[in-house]
Amino acid sequence: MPELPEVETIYLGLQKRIIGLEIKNIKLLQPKSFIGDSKLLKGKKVLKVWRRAKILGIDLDGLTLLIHLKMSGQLVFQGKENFVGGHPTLDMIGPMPHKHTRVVFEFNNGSHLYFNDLRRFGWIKVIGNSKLKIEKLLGNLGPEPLEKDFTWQILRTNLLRHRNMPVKVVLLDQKVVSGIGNIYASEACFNAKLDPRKKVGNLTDGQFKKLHKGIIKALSDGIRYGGSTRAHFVDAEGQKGYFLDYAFVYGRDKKPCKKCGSLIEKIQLVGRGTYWCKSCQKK
DNA sequence: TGCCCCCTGCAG
DNA sequence: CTGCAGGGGGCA
Repeated sequence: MPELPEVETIYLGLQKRIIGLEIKNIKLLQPKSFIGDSKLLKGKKVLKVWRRAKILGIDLDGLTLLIHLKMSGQLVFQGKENFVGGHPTLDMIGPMPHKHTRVVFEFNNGSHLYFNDLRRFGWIKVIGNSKLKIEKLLGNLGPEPLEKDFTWQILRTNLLRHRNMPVKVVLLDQKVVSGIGNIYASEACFNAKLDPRKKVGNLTDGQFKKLHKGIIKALSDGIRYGGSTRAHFVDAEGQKGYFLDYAFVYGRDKKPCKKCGSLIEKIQLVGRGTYWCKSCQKK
């Protein structure tokens, strides 16, 4: 599910909640979702939370957890704060653990972090926290699109490794630029007024520049509105995100374009739904 | 580079 | 029932 804005939203929420807490116990309700020795985590304190691309990192003393939520993963924190008058405020997802809860972290102050994942594509990995090892695991990822060093020229160079493919398809390649998924790829093309089917090799420099801006706008808006909830996404507090209310094309099949009024179309590109406005977006 | 696979659930 | 859903790894 989550793309960069959703993972960023969870990261921001977790950071407020779990820094300094000590892991008292960990329960694996679905052993396949957890890679490594979970016993190593007992008694460890949470030092830092971070995000790289669509991956969340949690640094403990001497260890790091890497978490990928894939299509349907959720990481929800539940502490006293989520209860008002004895009732949980997590009505979006109901009481936990539940049917789709795969891993439960219990902290020393009685709070819990739940990893729910309906489709079971997601995972949590324990690794040693040597910088080298982490860099090796994350080393293939392309640039972070919201960092200053992500320039339109870098975007151009990386995209041009796939000159014969449709631009929207290449935006999904995590080695080209990291963190973009199916929602924000369509949105970025709309922002850039670019036909998602256009072959990368045929883009002009002007279009690479617009696409660079369009990517940053789509992802920043995603974060601003707390991410996109299509079906499963919730933040670390169990609340949904509202970006899709502000999206220009994603999920707006047959609805009027917010800029020009013509109907948004849905097509398939390499098997994935792609939304675009035929009159705003040109070759 | 393209296809299949990992899973479950829901809409048509 | 079929096809589709915020992802991506492994294989030819």
